[in-house]
Amino acid sequence: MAKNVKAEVDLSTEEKIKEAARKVFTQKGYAATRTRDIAEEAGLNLALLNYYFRSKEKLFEIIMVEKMNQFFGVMDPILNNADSKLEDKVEAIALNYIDLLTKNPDLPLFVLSGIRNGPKHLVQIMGKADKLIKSVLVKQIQEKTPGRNPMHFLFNILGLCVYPFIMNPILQSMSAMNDKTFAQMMKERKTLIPEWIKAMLEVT
Amino acid sequence: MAKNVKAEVDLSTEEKIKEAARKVFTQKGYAATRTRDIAEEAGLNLALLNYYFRSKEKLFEIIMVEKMNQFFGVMDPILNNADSKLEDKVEAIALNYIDLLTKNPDLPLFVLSGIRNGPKHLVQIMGKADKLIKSVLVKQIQEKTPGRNPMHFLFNILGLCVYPFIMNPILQSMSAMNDKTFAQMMKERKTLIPEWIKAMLEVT
DNA sequence: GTCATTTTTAATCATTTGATTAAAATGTTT
DNA sequence: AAACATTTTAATCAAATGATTAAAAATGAC
Repeated sequence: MAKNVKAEVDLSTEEKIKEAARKVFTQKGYAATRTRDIAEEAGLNLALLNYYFRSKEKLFEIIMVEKMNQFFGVMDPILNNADSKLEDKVEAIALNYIDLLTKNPDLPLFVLSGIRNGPKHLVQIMGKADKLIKSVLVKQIQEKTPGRNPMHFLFNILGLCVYPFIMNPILQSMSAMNDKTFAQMMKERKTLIPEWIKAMLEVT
Repeated sequence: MAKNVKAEVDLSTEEKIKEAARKVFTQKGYAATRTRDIAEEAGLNLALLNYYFRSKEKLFEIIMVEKMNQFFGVMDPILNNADSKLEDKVEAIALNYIDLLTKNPDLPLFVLSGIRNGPKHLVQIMGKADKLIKSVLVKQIQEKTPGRNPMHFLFNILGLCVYPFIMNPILQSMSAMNDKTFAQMMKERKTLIPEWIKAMLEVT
């Protein structure tokens, strides 16, 4: 029973590992991460990884599911709000996404490339698709742009919010951008993107 | 001299390796790729990789530079055309990018995540930044949206073109999209994106 | 305090992986 | 064909890496 008690009072060791795994995995990806990196980052013995989690793969899957929910979960509370208008939803999405990514710049690349590298994990996320497709948001998009695949809109809002964060590291390495101006631009985009999207929705 | 003669008449072995490396590296990334994968894909002996290229790292750098030029080079012929209007440039960029990415769906993720994983390679690309910043295109953007960082525009056009390709694999695995409709959407986007960008440029 | 359970450590395995080497095969030059 | 250079192969190395094990230490129960 010591385990349970420990888990309540001090969730350290297990959580330390997860914390370290989050950091290293998101920074370097699955394949480039060595279990020793995680152990060192956590300041713990290597064998503890296999004691608490069965393998590198299992540990990765836990982190990946966490991160996918973080990444795709941004829209969840907004999707089915029947009271808010489309424009308000756009504003909320842009705000939430930019805030999230400002705090977790590595998130998009980790999640989006996690598919091709790391092992499968998909199952848990499958539900998300239906939830999205049948949402109030999608209905509102279809009212606004009938005859157009509403996924266009999804690509647009996510592209405008997320892509800069994916691009940023490269621009920095090319000295075409610095942290300060990037942060400033992202702040501006919180209000610009809703205006842009609004304008795009008026297009034929 | 046999090398030169061979290189002229039949650039097979060396080129076979590069071809295989292109395929495997872009599919799996640097860390997840084993030199044996490349050798097998090329149908060649493992030692030949180290004979023709010094190391996995060197080989990777060659492919990465190639791919970065491919990815960022799309805009090169358009950037400094003083005769074409901004709108025409946007149309050309959208067209070129979507065509390129349709043929090379793995390109964005490889290039954009190549920074964090693979070794450094940057130097060769540094010039690109200046070239872009001092381009006719950027001047035209600044005329159209004075007082706004022209990089916003860059993020927008690239985000709208590239992001769907980054997102696609995940959507497919969530059964939220299939190849056919994706291809159709990308075709639509060739004309939609220029219209959207035009509308966005009119925003305050 | 003693016992049983849980947690941690140090040492070690077995495999994988990038790289090398020496020799064989192939091609070129004279 | 003889001598030389290039290319290819098979075998092997050394280091890295994920995982395991057995013992020690810590913790909680009684």
